[in-house]
Amino acid sequence: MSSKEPQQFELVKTIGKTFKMLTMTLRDEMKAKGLNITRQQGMLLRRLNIQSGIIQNELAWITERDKTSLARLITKMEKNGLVYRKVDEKDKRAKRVFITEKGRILTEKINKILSDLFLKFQRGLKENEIDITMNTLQTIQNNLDNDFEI
Amino acid sequence: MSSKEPQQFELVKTIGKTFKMLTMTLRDEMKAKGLNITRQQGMLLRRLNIQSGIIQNELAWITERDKTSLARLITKMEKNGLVYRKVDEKDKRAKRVFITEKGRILTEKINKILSDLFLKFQRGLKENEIDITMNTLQTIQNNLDNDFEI
DNA sequence: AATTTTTAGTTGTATATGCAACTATATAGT
DNA sequence: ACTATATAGTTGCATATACAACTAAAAATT
Repeated sequence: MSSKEPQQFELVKTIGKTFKMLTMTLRDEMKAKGLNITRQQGMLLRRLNIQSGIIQNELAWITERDKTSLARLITKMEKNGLVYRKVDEKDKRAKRVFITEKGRILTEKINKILSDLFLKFQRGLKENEIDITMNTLQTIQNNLDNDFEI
Repeated sequence: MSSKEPQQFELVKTIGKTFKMLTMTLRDEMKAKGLNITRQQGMLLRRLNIQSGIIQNELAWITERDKTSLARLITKMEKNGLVYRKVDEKDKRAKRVFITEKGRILTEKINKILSDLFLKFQRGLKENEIDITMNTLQTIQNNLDNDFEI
């Protein structure tokens, strides 16, 4: 009964499915190219390539993860020689995370894969359409944010 | 160095962030309303409310999950009295999953939350913008699908 | 009909994630 | 200066997820 859904449900579903397909494709591409790293670790590495030395908690905030989740990712990456931790001089509670040379090399491979992927993925899209889409998604984000501020 | 990203990266990031915000909001809303269920179980329950009696493997395919992942979700929901399994008469390998009365009642509460949420979340969006966004996301999905068919 | 292959589901192992509780250090308030 | 509070990070526990290997049943092949 009632297999008809209100129309606004569709947009949410589509966003979710698109995201899922993006992440699956990326995972498969990285595996196919022999990159022995997960998507999440890869994206984190990309961030550290730009902001090496960032404080762990800040990194969690920026990447919108729980600090425990981030800590465990970092631990795995550290064991893999992609990053290393260093206690902050001024604040001995805090740890800074640095990317290693191995990490930088891997990042470049990831970036290559992403570039190729993103070229394909926007085939047939007009700039105008992308702008409107970005804008729509931004509006949704703002709307969701406002819910919390009430 | 090079903190500048190609523009097409932005769209992907925005899709990802929007999705993340959607799921976080939904999780918080369900918790706030006292629904003792995860987002994933909730969405699965909604599907089962429409297609009660579906074969497990089919359900995994539709919801785009690995069959092991789905099986474990179902097991938890079964323990919680939201669904039950029944071996198919004709094909004794297969199991059909049915929603319980308790499951149906919970589904209605979830649907109420979703309706309220989706009304807020599309504030200020014109129908036209939503259409273009849906279309853009659909194109991206098609582009990603084609990658595999090569 | 007997064998092989495919399919549905489960179990083992691994990753990513978040909440609660904890430790240690830093900051604020008195 | 001492105490209370806040913050950075870790550990324990739980969920969701996927791949590989397995069992059992069905379908296909010979």
